[in-house]
Amino acid sequence: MSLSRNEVIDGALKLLDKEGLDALTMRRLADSLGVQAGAIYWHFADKQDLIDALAESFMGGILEPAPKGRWDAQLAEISRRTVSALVSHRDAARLATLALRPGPNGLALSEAMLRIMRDAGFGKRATLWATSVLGYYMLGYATDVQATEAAKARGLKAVIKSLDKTLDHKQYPKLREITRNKGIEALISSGQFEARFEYGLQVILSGIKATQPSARRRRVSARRTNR
Amino acid sequence: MSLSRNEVIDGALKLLDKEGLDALTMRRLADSLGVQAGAIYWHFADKQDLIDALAESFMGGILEPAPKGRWDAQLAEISRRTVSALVSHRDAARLATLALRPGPNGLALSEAMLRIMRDAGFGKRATLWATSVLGYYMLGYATDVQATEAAKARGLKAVIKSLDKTLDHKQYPKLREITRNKGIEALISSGQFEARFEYGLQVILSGIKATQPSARRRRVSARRTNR
DNA sequence: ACCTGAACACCGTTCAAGT
DNA sequence: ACCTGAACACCGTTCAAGT
Repeated sequence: MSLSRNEVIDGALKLLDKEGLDALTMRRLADSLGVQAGAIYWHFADKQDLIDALAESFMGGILEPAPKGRWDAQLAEISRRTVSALVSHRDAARLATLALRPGPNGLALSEAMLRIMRDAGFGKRATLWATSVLGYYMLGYATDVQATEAAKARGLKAVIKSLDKTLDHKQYPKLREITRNKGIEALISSGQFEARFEYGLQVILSGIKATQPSARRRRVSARRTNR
Repeated sequence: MSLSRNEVIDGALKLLDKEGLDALTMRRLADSLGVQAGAIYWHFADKQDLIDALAESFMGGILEPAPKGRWDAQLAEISRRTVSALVSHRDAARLATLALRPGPNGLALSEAMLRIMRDAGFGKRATLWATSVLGYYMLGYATDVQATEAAKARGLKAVIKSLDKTLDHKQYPKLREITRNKGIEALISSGQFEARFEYGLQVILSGIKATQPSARRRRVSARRTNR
């Protein structure tokens, strides 16, 4: 029975979760599927193609069920879903960073966020730029979370030790102050991932509001003015 | 005359600017320095060590001259300098993403941003989380800019063509609307990098203000309460 | 249509041995 | 102290040849 594109993706996801992104090589993936490395090239143009497909798979189902409420509540909901989709697969955020060509799921996600803001009366530039800021935040946050997880897996001690030594030099009082209670770990992870993510989300969403205070008033004329 | 650590870094920066991150291999770097690959391992523990050193070199001098003004003006200035330091070397943002251990310059940068917010009366949590949001934005933005530059260098046509074909399916009206005037290029780059960066900066800074409205009032008691 | 076998042109890293 | 030479254990990719 022959391999399908989806079986390769499934195998890649399993390998990713078990061994991490660095272990996701064409050869090891082929091994885990019981084929030769060259076989994968029948289903994927190259490794980039596979990475794009994996990133695309992370974005599946994020828009269902359709988010409800005001524009900011909808964007918040989509952001939460996206981040939790990313952090549910090992190294997924780093992998998403490597993706180049968006697929239907990724495009639908962009489309949805743009639509939400346009429908709320925001201009084209503000809409594009604001959704970008949100996108940077999601990726940055998820990458941060998973970098911490990876550091933990590899033994956080070594990282802590070398960093602690540097910080002992008393040149960084605020860094020390903030990491004082729980130790350096607070600097790296700071725990409370949910509260932290919500904080940034509120910062950005309320910032978008503050920067475009007339958005709601322009809702009606949005179609006509179109700027 | 023997090689120094700084000469290796200089050579790596030159190679990076000329050929890009993918060409920055230990072997090609050694070649460009007129030595064998193994020689680099006398000066750097491994490639990660070199990458950390390069990222660290990008962060040099960013705090000079010391930024003036209110806390938000100071953070804005530091952010601008950081991003312009990143985009001034080819693929620097992507490389910074690969860095694991911060050096003195990177730590000083964090320290400075923390200090600015603490001195303005923000709590420890808000300070740490808000500077993180700014950090994600700087990196995300710089990465975006340089991804566009890389796409241009490799010939934007192919990317545009395949993307345009996908978008023609009429499932993405808002994506099309926003990219309609200047074509798909607007989606990828959207030009006006400075205005775009300033927009996001204002979103985040005004969001920080809105999320912590009592910050200024708490300035005096900041030392005592310390939360 | 789908995969194997084997090769090609690379990698990062190590380490005895040289100077 | 600093580097060479050469090896080791990998990579991604290609492609004739098989079935």
